[in-house]
Amino acid sequence: MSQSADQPIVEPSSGDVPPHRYTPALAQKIELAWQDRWESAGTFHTPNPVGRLSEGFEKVADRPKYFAMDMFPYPSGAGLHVGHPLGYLGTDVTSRFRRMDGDNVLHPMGYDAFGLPAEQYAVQTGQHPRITTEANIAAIRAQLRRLGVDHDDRRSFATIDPEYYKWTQWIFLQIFGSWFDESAGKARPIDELVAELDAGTREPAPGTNPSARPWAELSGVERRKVVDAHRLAYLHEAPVNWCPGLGTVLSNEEVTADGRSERGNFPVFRRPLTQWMMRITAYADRLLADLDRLDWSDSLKLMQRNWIGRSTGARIGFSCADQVIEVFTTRPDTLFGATYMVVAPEHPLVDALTAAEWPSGVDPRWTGGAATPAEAVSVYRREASRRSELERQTEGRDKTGVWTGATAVNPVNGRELPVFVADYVLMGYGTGAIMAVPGEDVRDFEFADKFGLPVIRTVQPPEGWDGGAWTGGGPMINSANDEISLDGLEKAEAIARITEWLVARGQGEATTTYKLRDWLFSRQRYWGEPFPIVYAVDGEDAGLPVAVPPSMLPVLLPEVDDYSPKTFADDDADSAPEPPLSRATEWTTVELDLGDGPRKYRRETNTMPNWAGSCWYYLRYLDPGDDSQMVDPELERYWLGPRGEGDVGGVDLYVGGVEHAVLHLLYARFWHKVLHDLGYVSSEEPFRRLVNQGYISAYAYTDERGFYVPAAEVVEKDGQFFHEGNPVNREYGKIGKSLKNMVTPDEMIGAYGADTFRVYEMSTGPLDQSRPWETKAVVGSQRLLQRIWRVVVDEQTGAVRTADSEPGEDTLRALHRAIAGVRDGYSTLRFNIAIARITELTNHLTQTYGAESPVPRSVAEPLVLLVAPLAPHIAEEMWARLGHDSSLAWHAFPEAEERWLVDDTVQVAVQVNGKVRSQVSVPADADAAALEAAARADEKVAGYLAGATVRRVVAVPGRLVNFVLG
RNA sequence: GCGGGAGUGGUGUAACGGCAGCCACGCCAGACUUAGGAUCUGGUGCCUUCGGGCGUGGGGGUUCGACUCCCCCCUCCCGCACCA
Repeated sequence: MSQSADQPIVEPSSGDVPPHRYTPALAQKIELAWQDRWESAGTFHTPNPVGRLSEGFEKVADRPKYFAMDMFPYPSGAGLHVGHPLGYLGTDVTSRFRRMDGDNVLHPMGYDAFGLPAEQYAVQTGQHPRITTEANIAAIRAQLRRLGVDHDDRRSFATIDPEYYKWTQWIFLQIFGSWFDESAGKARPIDELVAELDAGTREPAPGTNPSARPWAELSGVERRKVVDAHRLAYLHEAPVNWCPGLGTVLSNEEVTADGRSERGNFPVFRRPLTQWMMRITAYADRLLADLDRLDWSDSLKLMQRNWIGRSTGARIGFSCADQVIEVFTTRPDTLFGATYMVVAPEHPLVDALTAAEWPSGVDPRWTGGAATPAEAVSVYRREASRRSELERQTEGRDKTGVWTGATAVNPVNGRELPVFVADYVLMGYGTGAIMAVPGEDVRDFEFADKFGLPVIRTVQPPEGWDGGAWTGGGPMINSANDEISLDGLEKAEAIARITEWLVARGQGEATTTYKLRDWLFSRQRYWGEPFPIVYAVDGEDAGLPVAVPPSMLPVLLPEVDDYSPKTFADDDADSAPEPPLSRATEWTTVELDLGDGPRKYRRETNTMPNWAGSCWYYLRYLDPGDDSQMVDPELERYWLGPRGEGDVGGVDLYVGGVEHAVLHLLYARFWHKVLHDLGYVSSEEPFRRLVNQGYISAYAYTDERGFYVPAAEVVEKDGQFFHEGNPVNREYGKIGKSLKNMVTPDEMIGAYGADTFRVYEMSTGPLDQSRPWETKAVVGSQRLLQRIWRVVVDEQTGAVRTADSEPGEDTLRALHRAIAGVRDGYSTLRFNIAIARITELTNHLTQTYGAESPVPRSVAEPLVLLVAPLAPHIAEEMWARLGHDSSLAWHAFPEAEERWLVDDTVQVAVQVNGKVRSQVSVPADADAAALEAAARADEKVAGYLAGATVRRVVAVPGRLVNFVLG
């Protein structure tokens, strides 16, 4: 790292360098010229089969389609560093290769522009977030253009464009306007539900009709509420993640494991609030099952599987006074071992369960030192809600809890089970209540141990098990009553038998539960999509949500004076959200005629979360200017439709960071499935193939005091690192300002040109692999391009120096081997392989023809085409100088001829006892016997074989001979 | 703790179960040079008594043959984390 990153390479004076050498200065000139030409010629305009972007389609009608896409960037003010373009270049090389190889390629780019950083900047400066955001977009757009990417710029948009978020709102209305039909396993329009309820062919789903009176007897408002409770987008009062420091609520996915906000790292508290939710849980099974049909990495699929968290087991009801506590367990087989119960602090039955007073002789450990159960429970609940997850962690997993004073009954044996409140049971999973089986559950054992509760083993632990919960297998014990015995059974059989018994008695049922929760969809922010929802101000239906009709979209984000949500002290758990839009009083109150005459309405003042815009942007690329529909179904079928029976369809290559493994990718899949169910898209999944590009990290250096010093100023000497003469420590981490190791593509383009930068980034490893950035290694890519340039162009005159001569056979072999290897590298996203094969061919040509004799045109031209996807500007320039007057972007990619991939004679290794001892040259088609004969004839081999017994000979034609001696 | 991925020269990496290290950076030497962070050519895994020996995190196994397949262990990275 001795070379400074931001210090430009000193240009040698012109007298010393041949005038037409491929220098950084020449690269700049070539690149800017070709970027202008591509733009003015519309080289990368991709024709649609129909509609306003269909011009020129007849020329590509017979081509297969290929849709390559990047996760679009959030336009932050910092711009791009050298890590960002890795994925963009990966899709760019791929799309350029596929286009040359005969596909109709769609490679668009857009901007994910709603969100917190722009809003926070706006809060600080008072400048409208749109202004900063659009400036940032312009800056990144310029950076991308300078990299030479082949995006179809007519298809670019930002999620903040009203013409775009109009359709985000429209999709929200579709989701709001539908329900999940469990029997059909899919979403259907809500009108069909109403019709079925009216006709009496369907009953309201469980839990949607609190009055429990028949549909026919319900009032209009009651019916509205029943219907609203079915919707896929619904208002719900539930404990949410309230972040006072940000002044907004967050989805589960946005809260870190230690209970803080992913953005800003503020404490997050659980508190009940009425918020918009999306019923993603209805799709849990399909989201899970369809992972098997996707070409994604196993690790990514696993992350989604774990997030969905499906587990099968049983729901069991335990009587407790006049209540029933429902629990979920994956181990109903251990029911005989239940010795107490636990409900989560937020469990709705807690108050009803809590007894009036402690019985005499209550164990002091159970009371939390309180005089009454009510006091104990209330103190414990308050503490639990205030305790951040971080505190829970630092306190270890020490079990805490108090007894409610209540006792439930184990249905298998009538045993009395004290019911505790404890925060190791989470309201968000299962039913928020458990039966505790300390004999077979580690957590229950810890709690039982601390609170002096009995342990009953129901699975025989192995010999010598020294206590604690036994969670492994073994025969059941202690598990019999008058009606049923599980003793001696193994787990699976025991689960089946006890579940059957519970079902027969109406005390339980087999069930499946998920970790996945419904998606919290409200944010108390300014810089997001307004909801297309209003609430009547007066009348008996006041406060019920009403859809703004599609004809009134978009609901424009109003101008406000103050963009900030009301934020609170970090730890003010009792604060309540106040969205910025609630202060835009002229906007919030409207008079609308929504079918029953003009009425006064109040607008929804929450906005949608940042993920909304990124849930469907791939659909909008197909024609962002279509004002009449979200997406033309014919375009969707062409670009995303299934390729055949059983295919899920979707984007052919989607490249982005693994940080979106569960958030964006799960939400987008969910929306897509809803749109599929409602008939708007033919594909079942948005992203057929997904690749997570690796990260680029860089070295960073700290001085003796531990402060970071600018990495660019550090010099290496004999393996030690120094900054201004002082020794520094080397670390390895993220590129960025904080580690003072920022390197931008602009600096690299300035020093070497975009093509060199592209080749370097692609040469450091397969796309999905993380790698270190090393500025000093970039020069190697520059040299490669220089050598290729020299194959085609005379450095002294600038004239083409190829000849119409015939290449020799060894050159043809080198060429076709390179073609085959480069194709393989491009099609498997191992661009480093492609570059190595190009380098080999270039080295071969340099050595074969030297500086004097011209390289045959029939070899130089394919070489230029091979390089084109990686280094398109220099390739176009050479192509043009070779006399072609149209862009090579659409020229056919070279194909390897089989006959040049095989040699007439091959070098075959000869092993003796598995060790290579010699080489023999044999005809490529020599059989095993010929191979052996040739090997035996070899002098060195003969020496090894002399006087030894050959026990066995392994001869693999074309590969090797192995003599196994006795 | 559970789950996943990865360990190959000084560095980034490459090798259908078949000659380990392609290609590049760096380094060394040479050419051209007043000069070289330019360019070109050659060399470069380690050890060596120059015969050869040893080498893909460690240890076993399968095989004529293992970076590759199987078992155990170590290290690093990532994800989840009281999920009943």
